[in-house]
Amino acid sequence: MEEDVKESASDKYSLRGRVFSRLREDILNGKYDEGVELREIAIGEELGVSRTPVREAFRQLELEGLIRIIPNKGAYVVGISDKDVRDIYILRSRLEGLAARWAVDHITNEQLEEMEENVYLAKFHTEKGHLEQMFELDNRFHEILYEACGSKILEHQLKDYHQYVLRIRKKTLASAKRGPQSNLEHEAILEAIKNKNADDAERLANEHMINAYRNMIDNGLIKPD
Amino acid sequence: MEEDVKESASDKYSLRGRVFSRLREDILNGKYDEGVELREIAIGEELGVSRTPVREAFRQLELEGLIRIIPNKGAYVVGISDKDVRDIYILRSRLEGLAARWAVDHITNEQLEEMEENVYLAKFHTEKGHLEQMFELDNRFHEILYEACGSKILEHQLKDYHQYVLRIRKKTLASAKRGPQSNLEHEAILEAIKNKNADDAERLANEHMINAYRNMIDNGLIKPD
DNA sequence: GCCCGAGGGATTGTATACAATGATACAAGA
DNA sequence: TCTTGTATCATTGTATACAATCCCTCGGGC
Repeated sequence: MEEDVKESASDKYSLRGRVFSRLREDILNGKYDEGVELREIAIGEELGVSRTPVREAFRQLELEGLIRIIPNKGAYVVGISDKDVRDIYILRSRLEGLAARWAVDHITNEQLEEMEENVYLAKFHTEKGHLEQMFELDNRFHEILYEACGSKILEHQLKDYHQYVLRIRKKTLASAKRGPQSNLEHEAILEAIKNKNADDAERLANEHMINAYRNMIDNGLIKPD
Repeated sequence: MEEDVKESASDKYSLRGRVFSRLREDILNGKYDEGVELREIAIGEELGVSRTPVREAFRQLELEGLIRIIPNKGAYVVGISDKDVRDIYILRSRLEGLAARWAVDHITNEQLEEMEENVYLAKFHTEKGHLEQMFELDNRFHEILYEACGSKILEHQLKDYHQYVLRIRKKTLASAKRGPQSNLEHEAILEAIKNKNADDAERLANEHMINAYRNMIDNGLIKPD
């Protein structure tokens, strides 16, 4: 299930692209703990490449905020604090509704169909308790929404945040019984978009975010402020 | 006036850091038109460095969305469309208010003092018609606000957007008589923060963004939707 | 014992050499 | 004329060599 949630504009098949994707994945999945120093040579050897592509990947990771590079010293993994997660959920609750509102006017038939299929399938996998599939479908539902909003800027932004909280989100789905409720909320958002009801779509998407956030706190996945 | 508006975590004094800052500046200032191809060697020669730091700078610029790298082909300057600007201002109007709200609780005395000095100085330079200084002070005012909000995530986000619309913003200040009005709005935001009035701070910062946006449209700097 | 500075090793920063890829021009054939 | 294949060149992708910097240790001096 480790495919890229957010595809990069960079070449997926260049060495640098592979290093970049791989490192990001590893960091988000918690392979490297916060504060760990990443050495160019070590990473390069592990992936079978020289320092050059590793260095370029580092620069990108730094800009994504996943590592911090101290000049002439080293690259250190930046952790995601509870505060970061809280902040992101608050921002998402403000922006996700906007995306849903805009999607009402910009969603294509293909996207609508994929969303319907997504909701339908999610119900199935939730009943069966297939956690991985639930996680993937949930990811994809939000991605479709982002892609359907008709704004490259907003899409990019929300995908970024989405990616960023991947780690904690995985825990959420695994540990909680939120699956069924989340599915219902997705379905309601989908209905609002289908009915071209922008106000409902925005409100529901908004609430969906807030509920997800509350759920994380209730399950002790992050500490409340 | 060409100092960095947004300082990078990277070394300002490394060759790569210099190439990065310089290129970003040049792109935002319109030295390179949309679609122009940037060649590693040419840029390197122009700045007196080899391809290595140039390449690393390219990777960063791509992630900032300022250039687009097509693998094995080249790096091309990405333009900012009117739609991008519109989208950004809408997002900013949603987020800038949040930053002001949070700043009420998190701003430090130093930041408050710098803001007061900023507002005071801005009045002076506006009366004198010093466009460059007005521009810098306006930039800085918003930066202080972002830094004062107490959220690295939101700060990073807003600085990104801020940076992104630099080009058009420079035109705005130069062409319009919005200076005095903008100063008044800054002052009102500052007052609200000083008085710990979060609701006012949010509303005023919000309106400030919307006014700036309207002003751009009224002056024909971007086309309305 | 404590401070300070020199030295050496490890790591990053930069330049350059080489490989791979893509663009272009031009010629042969239909 | 148009298409297509090929050779060549420009440019990017990667590896490696060298320079600069940092960190840590180990003595010397007090």
